[in-house]
Amino acid sequence: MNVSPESSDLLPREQAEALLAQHGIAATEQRLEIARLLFARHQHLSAEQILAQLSLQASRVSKATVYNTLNLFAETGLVREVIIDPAKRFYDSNLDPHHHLFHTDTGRLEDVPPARIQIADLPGLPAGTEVLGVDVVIRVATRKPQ
Amino acid sequence: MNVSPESSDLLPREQAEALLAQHGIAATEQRLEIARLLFARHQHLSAEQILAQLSLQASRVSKATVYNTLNLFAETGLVREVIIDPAKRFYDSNLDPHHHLFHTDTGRLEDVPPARIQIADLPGLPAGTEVLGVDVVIRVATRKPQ
DNA sequence: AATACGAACTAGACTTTGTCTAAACCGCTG
DNA sequence: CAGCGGTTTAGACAAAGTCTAGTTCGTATT
Ligand SMILES: [Mn+2]
Ligand SMILES: [Mn+2]
Ligand SMILES: [Zn+2]
Ligand SMILES: [Zn+2]
Repeated sequence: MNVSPESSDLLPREQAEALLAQHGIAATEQRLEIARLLFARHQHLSAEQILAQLSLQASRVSKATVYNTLNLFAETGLVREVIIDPAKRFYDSNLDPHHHLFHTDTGRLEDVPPARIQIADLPGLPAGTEVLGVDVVIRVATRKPQ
Repeated sequence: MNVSPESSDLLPREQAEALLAQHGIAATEQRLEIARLLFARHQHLSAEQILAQLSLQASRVSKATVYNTLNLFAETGLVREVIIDPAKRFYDSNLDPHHHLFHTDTGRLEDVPPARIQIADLPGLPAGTEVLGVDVVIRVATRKPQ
């Protein structure tokens, strides 16, 4: 289940409350727990990783609530859903515009500053459609020894 | 299961054989069936769509073989695997470099000519890594009536 | 303080995509 | 014709995510 052994600092509760408020999300104990964990730093976590981390702490949050909450966060733009790994969705706590570097052999996901990549001009979009986002993913692998 | 009611023309068998040969893949009846279907035109199909289409024709190809074959095609670069829809992988028969426009509400996936999007410069990559690909995805939705 | 009510949470069943295993099959070659 | 890789197959399995129906929670009203 691969719980990273990172520092377990959480975002202060007041800051988590502010984040939810800014996005019009009612604060609940479980939503705050998830926000405090996810926004502790810039990172990309899957639902299962969050579930596992919460279990490590004493925070009992059910699987259904973790999924519901992440969907809610994503809908309101509080987190960015990153579709890169075909097996699972990542939730990105970095809200600044940026792109991604994906190491296919390790599963590691890295942020790439947007300045280095220029989208020249988007194609003319069909009328009545709105752009939700432009995602750039650079897939890399460790070079095969030949 | 959503089998599109498109014309059921298949790629001529000889051309499918040539494609496999070019990529060092041994030709079998099942692999040819899949290639003839997928490369009939530029399109993006999921494994399940291919399985369903094959069933419509009299071609009995097992689920395991469809998945095995698509993985084989993807590894050898005969098809391009497109990770966009978190629920399933698409296999792209358009081998020319290009980007994608994804309609999140319909699931429709459209090609975008690469000329319109410029990648200015890639970040300095860690030594010993090779770029497998750079994918640009524009996610759009039908504008909500407000 | 007791009650009512909508929102949120939960356990667990369920669905879907994709992988794996073990047996059967197929085309060759010796 | 026996043997041998490589391929195909059915069906079991795994994992992510969704759904349902019942419970709990927070708050407002009496
Ligand atoms: Mn989700
Ligand atoms: Mn090629
Ligand atoms: Zn990111
Ligand atoms: Zn395409």
